[in-house]
Amino acid sequence: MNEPSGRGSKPPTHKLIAEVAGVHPSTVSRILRRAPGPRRADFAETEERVREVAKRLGYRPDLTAASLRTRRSMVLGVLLPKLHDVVLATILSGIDTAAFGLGYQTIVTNTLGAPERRRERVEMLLSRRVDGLVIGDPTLDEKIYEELSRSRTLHVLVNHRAEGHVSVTGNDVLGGRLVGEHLLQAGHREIGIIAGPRYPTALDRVRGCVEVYERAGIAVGRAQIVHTDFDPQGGRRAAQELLTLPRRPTAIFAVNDSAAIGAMGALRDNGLVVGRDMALVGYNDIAIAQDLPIPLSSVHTPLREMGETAARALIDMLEGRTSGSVALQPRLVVRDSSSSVAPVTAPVTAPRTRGEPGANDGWAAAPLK
Amino acid sequence: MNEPSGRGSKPPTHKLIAEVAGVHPSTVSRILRRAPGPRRADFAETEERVREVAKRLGYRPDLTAASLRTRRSMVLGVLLPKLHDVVLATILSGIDTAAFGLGYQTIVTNTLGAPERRRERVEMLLSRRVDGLVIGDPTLDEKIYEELSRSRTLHVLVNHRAEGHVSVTGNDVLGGRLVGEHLLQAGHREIGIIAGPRYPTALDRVRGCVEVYERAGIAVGRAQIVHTDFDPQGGRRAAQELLTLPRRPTAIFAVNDSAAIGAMGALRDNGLVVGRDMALVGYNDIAIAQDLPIPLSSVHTPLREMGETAARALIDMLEGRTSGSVALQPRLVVRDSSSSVAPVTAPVTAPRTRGEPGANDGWAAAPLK
DNA sequence: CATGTAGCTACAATCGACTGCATGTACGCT
DNA sequence: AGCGTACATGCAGTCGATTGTAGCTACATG
Repeated sequence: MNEPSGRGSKPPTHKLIAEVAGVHPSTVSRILRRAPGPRRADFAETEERVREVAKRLGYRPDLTAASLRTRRSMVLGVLLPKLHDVVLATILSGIDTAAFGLGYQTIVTNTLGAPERRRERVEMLLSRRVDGLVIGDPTLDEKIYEELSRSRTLHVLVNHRAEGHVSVTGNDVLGGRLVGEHLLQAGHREIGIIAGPRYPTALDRVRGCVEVYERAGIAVGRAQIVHTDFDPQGGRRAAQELLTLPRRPTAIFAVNDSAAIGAMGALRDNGLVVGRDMALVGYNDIAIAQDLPIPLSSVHTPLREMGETAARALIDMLEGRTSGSVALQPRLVVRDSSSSVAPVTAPVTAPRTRGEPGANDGWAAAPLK
Repeated sequence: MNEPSGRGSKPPTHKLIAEVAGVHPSTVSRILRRAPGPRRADFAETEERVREVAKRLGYRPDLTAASLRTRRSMVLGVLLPKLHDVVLATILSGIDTAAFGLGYQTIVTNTLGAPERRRERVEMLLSRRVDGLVIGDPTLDEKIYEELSRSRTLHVLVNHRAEGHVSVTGNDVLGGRLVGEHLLQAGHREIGIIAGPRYPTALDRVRGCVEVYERAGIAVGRAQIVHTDFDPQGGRRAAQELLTLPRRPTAIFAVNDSAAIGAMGALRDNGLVVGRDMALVGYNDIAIAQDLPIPLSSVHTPLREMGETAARALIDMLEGRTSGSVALQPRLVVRDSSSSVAPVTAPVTAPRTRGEPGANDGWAAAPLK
C-alpha cells in the first residue's frame, strides 16, 4: 500500500509530489507551508490531494533548502563556557525547551579554552547562518561582539550581563542581600565570602551581601572576600584561606554551590561540622544541594526559566518585537547548613534595605511575559 | 582601507569575490574549498588574489548553501533524555569537542517526556538533514530506529547499548565487578544494591557485582536489589527500603552517583555515618564525588572520552570507514565512604573472574583509536 | 449578461555553493 | 622535439524550497 521510499529511494521533494498530484511545485509549497484551514470548496480537493500524496510518499521538508531561500535558518547558536556544569546545563535545557516550542533548534558550543578557539567557534556558528545567539560566556572579548553587529546577528546574554546588551540573569544583588540578611539575622558578625571569578553576576552577589552588612554598621574587609573558580577545588582553597583569618568567620557565603560543596570538604578536614560550627550558604540551589548529607542552604535561581526567558527574548527580537533585559527573582532556601546552630539564635528583625526598591540599577525586576 | 560590509551591506558571495578578483565563481569555490598549499607557480598568483579578496570583503562561507549541493550538512544530531544531568552533560561535552575537531557541529535535543514529543524531535532533526545521530536515550521506541534506517540516517548509541546497534559505553559489567570485589574483600557479606532503572547498562553494573558475590558462594536476594530512578530522591527511597531488610546490609552499591548521594541523606537521617556504619559506593565518579563532606567511592568511567569516542565512531561511519561497538575501561576509586571502617578489614585476595577475559559478550574491550 | 473580485495555480527567477564536462595550458619525460 | 599527463579554468546545470507576477476560474453582484 504505502510506498514510503518510493522508487529510487530518493527522498521525495516538492517536485515529485507535484508530479504525482498533478499540480505545480509552487502549489505544493504553498499548501504545505500554511496551516490546513477552510478553503474555497473547488480548491479544497486539490489541497487534500496534495497533503495525501505528501503523507503517502513520506515527505519531510528540507529545512536546509528552505533556509537558503528564506534566509532564516530557524537555528539559534548557544555559547556556553562549559557544558558539564549543572548550572549551565540546566540553563541550556531551558533554552532548548523554549526554542523548540517556538519552532527553533539550537546548536550549542563549548567555548571553554583559548580565546582563539572561541572565535573559531563563533565563526562556525555564523557560517551556519544561525539567526541569533544566546551567550552564556562572560569571558568573550569585545571583538566578537563587533563581529556580531557587523554581521547583523542578534544576541542575548544569559546568566551574565554587560552594558549595552540585552541580558537575562537572576537578580544577583537581591540574592546576595537575602543571604546577608539571613546570616546577619542569625547573629553572624564575622563572615567570609567565597566570591568566585570577577564576573558581573558573581560580583553582584557579593555586593548584595556586603551592602547588608555595611548598612548594619559591620565592615566586611577585603581579606574576608576570596576570589576563586566556580568549582569544588576553588571552594576548598578559599575556605582554607578564610579559616586562617585572625578573626575566624562564623559563617561563609559561597556565591556558587559547587564552591560551597568544596568548602564543606575543607571545613570537615578541619574538624568543623557545617551547620554547627560554621554556617554555610551557597548559590543557585542545584539539585543535590538538598540531598547532601548536610543539606546546603542556597539561593534558588530559576535556571530553567532563565534559559527559557533568554530564548524567548532572542526570538522576540528576531521576529521584530522588542525585548529588554530581565532579572529573575531569587529565593533563599534555608537548610541545615546554616540553620541548626548559630552564635546568636535570637531572631532579630532583619535590617530592611532602604532607598530605591530593589536597587537594581535599571534592570527590570519582573520576568518577560 | 577595508570595506568589510562593502556596498549594500549584503554579505559577500563567491560571485562577488569572482567579480572583484576577475575570475569565475567556480574558481573561487575551488580555491576556497581546498587547503592552501603549494600550487603550480604560474597559478599561485590567482589563488593568492582570490584569498586576499575574500578576506578583504569579509567573506564567510554559507554552510547552508553548501549542504544543499553536497547533501552533507556536517551536523550531528544528539538525543539525550535530559541535559541537566552531569553525566549526560559531560558526555555531550565530549561529543561536542570531538565533533568540532573533525569539522562537525552538533544539534542537541532533549528527549525527555512523552514518546510523541520524542518522535517530533527526531523528525525535526531529520528535516534539518543531520548527517547522523548520537543517541544517549535508552527509552526510544523501535519505530524511531525503523525511521532512521528508512531515511538512511546512521547512528551510534552512547552510554546505552542494544542488540544490532553500534554503541559506546563503559564496560559496566566490569565496573560492577570491581565494586563487588572491593566490598567482598572488605568483608561485607550482606550488601544492598540501588539498581537504577532497568536499562541494559544499569543492569550490567548490577550483574557484575552480583556475579562476584555468587562466585564467592554468597547469594544476593531479590530484596537486596532495589530499582529506582537515577536521582537523589530515588536513592533516598531505595536506601530507606534497604535499611528495613531483616538482615541489614553493611554495604550499599548505588549504580549511579546521584542516587548514592540521595542514599547518603537517608543514611544520615537514620543516624548512620557513611564509611563507619555503612559502606557506600557510587558509579560514574562525577566531579563532586571527591568533594563531598564524606568523599564518595565510585567507579570512574571516562565520560568525556565516551562522548568523544561516540562522535568519532559516528563520523567514521559517515565517512565510509567501519566502526564497531566499544566498551571503555572503568576504574574503581576508593574513598572514605567505603574504606574507613568495615566488618572485616583483613585484605583478602580478590576472587579473579575466570573464563572469557572480560566476559563482555562480544563488545570490544579497547577504545577506538 | 457583463463586470468585478477573491482565491488560486503556473511559470520563472532566486538563494549560494558545488560539480561534471569540455577546454586550455604548462610541465615532465623520453 | 614530441607526447602524455596533471592541473587550472569556464560554463552551465543542480540541489530543494520559496516567492513575485501574471493569468485563470468560480462566484457574487448589479
